[in-house]
Amino acid sequence: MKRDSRLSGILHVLLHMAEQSGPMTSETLAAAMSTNPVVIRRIMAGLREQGYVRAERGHGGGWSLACKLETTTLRDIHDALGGSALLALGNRTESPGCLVEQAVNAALDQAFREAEQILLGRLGQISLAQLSADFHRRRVAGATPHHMESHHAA
Amino acid sequence: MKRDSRLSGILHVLLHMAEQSGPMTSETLAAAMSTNPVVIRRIMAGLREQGYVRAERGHGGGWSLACKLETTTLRDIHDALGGSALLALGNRTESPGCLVEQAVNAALDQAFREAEQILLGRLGQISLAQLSADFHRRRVAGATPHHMESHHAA
DNA sequence: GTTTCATGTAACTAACAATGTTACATAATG
DNA sequence: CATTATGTAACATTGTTAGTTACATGAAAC
Repeated sequence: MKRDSRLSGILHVLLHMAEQSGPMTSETLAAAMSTNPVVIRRIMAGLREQGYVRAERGHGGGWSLACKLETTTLRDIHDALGGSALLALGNRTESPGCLVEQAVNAALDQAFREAEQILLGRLGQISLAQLSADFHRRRVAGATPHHMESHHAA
Repeated sequence: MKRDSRLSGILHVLLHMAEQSGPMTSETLAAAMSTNPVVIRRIMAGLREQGYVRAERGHGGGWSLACKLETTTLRDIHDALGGSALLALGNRTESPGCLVEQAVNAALDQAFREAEQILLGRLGQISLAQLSADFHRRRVAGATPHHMESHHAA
């Protein structure tokens, strides 16, 4: 089962945007995620609708952050992305007539729901500011200046 | 993201096997999971290798349980199925050079690992016997006799 | 005002993974 | 030895996701 890495990818570009004063184009961001600009726009659309980022057209346009890093959590971003399923496992049938399967579903559902709540809770406790702070710690520790271009393929 | 329902499906057939004295053929089990006999054999292969079920060929052959319901947990079954990924989310790159992405990965990895541990732990606490007991409770509550055939399409 | 540069979005294509199917070998039983 | 079952490889089908093309819209530069 292939894992959905949109959250990981978009957090990556959001933090790059946080390091930047002006707006960044879809093309630039796409390079950082080694993907296509249209894919960026597609994913960012959800964030724009929720007001986490702003898009400006034309010359000098592009994407910029429109939220406070301190109060925006990874869960917010996940939700803005569409809040897709967190678990790779699921029940075969949702409301089966078979009592055996009902028993199986009941047990699995409970376990699944619990794990989902834990994960959502965790994501809700991590702010973009924390990630940014962690990045700055790493940069200081490594003592290398940060240039986006130097870390991603052109 | 489509969810993997093999665990759900195979637990279903295992409990049906528990209700049966003799072996059950792949064809019969496939009917209960509304799938193909070969799919059953494919999935059951892992369980056979781990000794949870036994397969006998030829006349009167088929699948039968070879484990104690009390000591076999849902986690055992999950592992025997290949222990596939539990989460639908993942990181874009495993060991990125970009410090920003390292910070993102570190945070997500921790949250993911925690949720996975919770789920595995839960699955490890539920035995096949518990599911079976729950089924029997449901059967008594509903006061309807149980015939596998009557609950699944032919 | 027209050229350029950007996003917005629909439609299409490609790639991939999971499932289903066919075919045939192997083994056990009557 | 005919029948019935599993074992397994090979192939086909299906469905989802990501990638791409194409073009409309809007904003700034000139």
